[in-house]
Amino acid sequence: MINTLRALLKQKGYSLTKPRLIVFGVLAGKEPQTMAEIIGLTANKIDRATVYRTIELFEQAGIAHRLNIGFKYKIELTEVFNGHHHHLHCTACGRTFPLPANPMLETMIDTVASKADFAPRGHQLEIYGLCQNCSKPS
Amino acid sequence: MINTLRALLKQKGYSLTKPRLIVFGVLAGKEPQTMAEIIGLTANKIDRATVYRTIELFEQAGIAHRLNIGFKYKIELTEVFNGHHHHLHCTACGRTFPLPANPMLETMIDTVASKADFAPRGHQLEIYGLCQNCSKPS
DNA sequence: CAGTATTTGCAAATTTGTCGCAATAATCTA
DNA sequence: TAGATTATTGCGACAAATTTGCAAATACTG
Ligand SMILES: [Mn+2]
Ligand SMILES: [Mn+2]
Ligand SMILES: [Zn+2]
Ligand SMILES: [Zn+2]
Repeated sequence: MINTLRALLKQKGYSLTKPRLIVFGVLAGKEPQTMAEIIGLTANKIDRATVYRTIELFEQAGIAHRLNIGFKYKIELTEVFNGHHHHLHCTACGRTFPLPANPMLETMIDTVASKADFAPRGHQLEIYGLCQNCSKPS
Repeated sequence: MINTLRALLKQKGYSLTKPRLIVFGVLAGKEPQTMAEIIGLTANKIDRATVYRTIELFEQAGIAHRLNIGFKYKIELTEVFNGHHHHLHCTACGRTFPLPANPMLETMIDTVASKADFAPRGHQLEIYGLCQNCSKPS
């Protein structure tokens, strides 16, 4: 994991610094996080400006990417680390759950795009609704 | 169209005001717009704060919703007005093309979500790649 | 049309994101 | 491993985006 991080950084000529490791640590193995969350979780260690710069750099290096979710966007590590997946966003509690990619669905998405004379290279699917917990009868 | 707008507003107890009609007019039958664009197009008629309040209210009333295009978000009328569709984003020329919803794909998306114990209420699919024009051999 | 509740504009505040620059930390080579 | 060379950070000041309180204006009801 850290080796992949180091490799992706090196590929772009970026160095592996302490702040970058800290931000990576905040993202690894967690739900996608808002900027405010990342800034909050690192507040005593890294300056806000550095967090913004780090996330932008992570995006350019293919280490992290942003999910646009309704009002806020959230950051997560790319599929290099997490595998390709989609997201379920609970409109009640605000949590974001990963939805492992289904090969048949993936194929269909590419097919639909191709039939519209479009050459698909990637996609993002965000599903909104109620998570198991929030749809329980009260 | 205006009748639908009026109905959706009334359903929530909101009134049909001049500023709301103006914002609706800016969105109707156009490409999704950024906040900056909407604010710009209405600058001489409506205050910025009112635009923000109107868009939020439109979202709550199911009149408009935020669309996730790369870094900035854009606003478009909901499927009540536009029909349900997805988007093809050309990474070469930057254009956004509507992709009419395919019933089989829609079903599969709901199914996949349900199987993950999630109650789907809507979704957003953004496909990135090359449009017909940009994938032509040069 | 008057009465009542909602909505607007305005100005100020807050929140979010950006920038320049001197100090610091990482990398590279010997 | 030290020293030279770059890249990166923190800080503080900015700039942009969004929110808020409140008095005045507007829409809705009957
Ligand atoms: Mn994810
Ligand atoms: Mn659209
Ligand atoms: Zn939930
Ligand atoms: Zn194109």
